[in-house]
Parts: sequence; C-alpha cells; structure tokens
Amino acid sequence: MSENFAETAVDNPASVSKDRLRLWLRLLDVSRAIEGPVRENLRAKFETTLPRFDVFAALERHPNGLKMSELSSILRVSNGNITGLIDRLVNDGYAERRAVPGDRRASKVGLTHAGKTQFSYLADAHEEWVNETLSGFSSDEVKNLTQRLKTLQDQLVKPKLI
Amino acid sequence: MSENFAETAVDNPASVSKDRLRLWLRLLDVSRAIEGPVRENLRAKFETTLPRFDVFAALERHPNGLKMSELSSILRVSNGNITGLIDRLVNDGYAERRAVPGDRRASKVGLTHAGKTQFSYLADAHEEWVNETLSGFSSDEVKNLTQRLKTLQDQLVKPKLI
DNA sequence: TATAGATAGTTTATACTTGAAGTAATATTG
DNA sequence: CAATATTACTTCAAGTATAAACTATCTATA
Repeated sequence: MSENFAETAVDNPASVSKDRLRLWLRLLDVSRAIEGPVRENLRAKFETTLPRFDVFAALERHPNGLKMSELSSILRVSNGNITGLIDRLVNDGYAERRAVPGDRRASKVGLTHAGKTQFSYLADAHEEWVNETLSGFSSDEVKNLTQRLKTLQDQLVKPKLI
Repeated sequence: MSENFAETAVDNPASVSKDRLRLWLRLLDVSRAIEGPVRENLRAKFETTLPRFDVFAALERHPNGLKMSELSSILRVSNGNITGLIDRLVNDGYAERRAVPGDRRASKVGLTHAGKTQFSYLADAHEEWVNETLSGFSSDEVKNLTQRLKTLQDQLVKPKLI
C-alpha cells in the first residue's frame, strides 16, 4: 500500500489541534462556571472580591511576606495591578508593606493581624462553597483530574509569537 | 472492633473537601497559565484582547446573531460588560446591532463582513497558539481530560449562600 | 568609582468587569 | 384594559487588568 492509512481522521495533526482547542475552551468554561458563584458568595457574604481573596490566600501561604513582584508572578497578574490591590488592602487595614533590609526599591507585603483573622473566615467559607460546588464529583475523580491538570501544566509550552 | 477504621484519612469528608479545593485552585492556575500567553499574542499580533476574541467567537458560532443577554450568558459576564464590549466592536466596524422584530427592547448582535474576515485570522492564529501550548500533551490525554472536565461541569452544583 | 544596565515598584491611559440603579418595552394579572 | 411585574438593555461608580513609561535603586564592569 502506498497510501499512509495509519494517519487516520481521529489522529491527524489538524484533528489533534482541534481537540487541544476544545480542551482549552472547556477548561476556560469550567473555570468560569465555578468562578461565578465564588465571586457572588464573596460579595454577598463578605463584601469582598476574588482578586482580594487571591491576595489574602497567597500572603497566608507565605508567612514571611511576599515582594510585589512575587505576588504578581504567583497570581499571574501585572505589577501595576498588584500595586492597586495592595493599596486598597493596606487602606482597609488587612495588609502592610514592610521594608526589605538591603534593598530600598523592594517591599515585602504581609497580612496584618486583622487580615489573618479576616482570611480565616474567608478561607473556611470558600472551601465550603467549592466543596459543595464539586460535591457531585467523587474523591477518586477529583484526585485523578487534579493529577492530570498538574501534568498538563508541567508540560505547557510557551508559544512563540507567530 | 468498635472504631470505624473504614473512614481512613484519605477519604474522610474533610480530606475530600481539601482535595476538591486543590482541584479548583489547580484548574484556575492552569487556565491562567494558558490564558496569559494567549492574551499576549492577541495584543502583540492583532492589537486586540481576549474579551473581544470571545465575543467574536461566540458570534461566529451563531450566524443568526445573539441577543445581548444571550451573549452575556454564553460568555458568563454581566450585561453591562457586554454593552461596552459591543459598543467598541460596533465602533470598530466589526459588529452590528440588528432590530428584533416584535421586541423593541432587544437587539441581535452579529459580525459584519469585516468582523468575519478579521475573526478568520484571529481564530487560525489562536488555534495555532493553543496547539503549540498544549503540544506536549498527547491526543489521548487531551481527549481524556476534556471528557473529565465535561463530566465535572455537568455535575457542578450551584452552592447556596452560606 | 563613574556609568551603563538591570531590577522593583509606581503611575498612567485605556479597557474590562461587576452589581446596582435606571429606562423602556413587554407580559401578566385582576 | 389598567395596574403591576418582568424582561432587555444601558448607565454608573468603583474596582480590576493590561502594557508602557517612569522613578528610584541596585549591580556589574571597566
């Protein structure tokens, strides 16, 4: 046989490309589907927002504080964005900027006592919402999917500008 | 034995709750990891944004047009947001509002010829970026993960306000 | 140690996003 | 058919987000 029948319709490059696209669209839509109610709850119950919650969570996980640039890389948002978020959290008494010895450009951001207290309530409620939202998904399914997503993330390739 | 050893540490409710939380955080982070470069490319190569791309894509998929409220529900963003996005796309000549016979409150939004042309370029490039970004992930893995995400999405429970 | 380059963060302009309030039109109900 | 409720959309204020330009500081190197 001269024709290459091994490359069937299900696996040719164009088809795989469409499948990858579908995966990405699905990923985005599932995320948004979960994100919506979380935002709603954060506002309705705590008068706060997801970006602020994300900052709280990142700072809670790093008790020694985080530099602005570390925050922006962890949360995957721009530096300027973090400046505004932290400004508002500092203003509300939940976060504080601390000097970094030996580098007067930088500052480390940490939660105040009020911030830690506030986050403990936020975090409990947040976990409860997520647990309820995903309650139809079994423990095994949850772990399986988490592992696959981790593998996916580890294998991501940053595309060059085409 | 009087104690219930069947409920082990790996499967007790609190542990499953943490696992579900981990899944959600992973989902969000993977999405953001892919989203970042896509945004960058849209800006660098086409001077446009992801929200605009999303509108293009939704309209392309619905050749008869979409009402503002349909757009906002498909894209999972607020009505006011859609108003602004469409205003700008109309202003740029890529979309148009059409009257809905029998309902003077509503309007249907569709792509102009220029909009369809523009989107054909955007869509090709977008698929290429995503394909490259996920190129380390095999066809089987992609399909498996997509299916699991679909199942997850179908089983999502909207949490009540706690 | 001058000075060029890199790094950390803020500021700016513009766009996106939300929820709430408002306007107009349609649907429902007594 | 008039009063009321609902629906579709826009407007508004505040916050979130980006990239680019800017300031201040630090590092490297000659």
